[in-house]
Amino acid sequence: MVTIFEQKVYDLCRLVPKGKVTTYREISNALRGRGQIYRAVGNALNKNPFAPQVPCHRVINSNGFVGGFVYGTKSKIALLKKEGIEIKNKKIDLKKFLFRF
DNA sequence: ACCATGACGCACA
DNA sequence: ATGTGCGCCATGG
Repeated sequence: MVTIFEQKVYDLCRLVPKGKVTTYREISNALRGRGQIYRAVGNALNKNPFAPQVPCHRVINSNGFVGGFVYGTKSKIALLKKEGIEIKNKKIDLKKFLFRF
């Protein structure tokens, strides 16, 4: 089941350009303008009915850690690296690759 | 309608 | 700076 909320989340994920990443915090912030729904955001992505279709791998934690991934954190990191994102010790430089809406 | 869970974030010690 | 605990929203059973 795809709720409006999830749809919004997926849409935002799609907006993230290649080579950039976003955080749950940013998404939640861009979504409602507040920031307290990152839990729900993570949930929506976790369900991810569009798996590889939606570039949900570009969504990371606000602290810069990749976080989790259905196909495994490794795959997520690999994908991000493919996009030209530098990853250090499972972490990403938000300062450089963080995309803001 | 209620309880429990989750790919998180932040405050506090 | 590091570690622990609590809280938030939405969804599923």
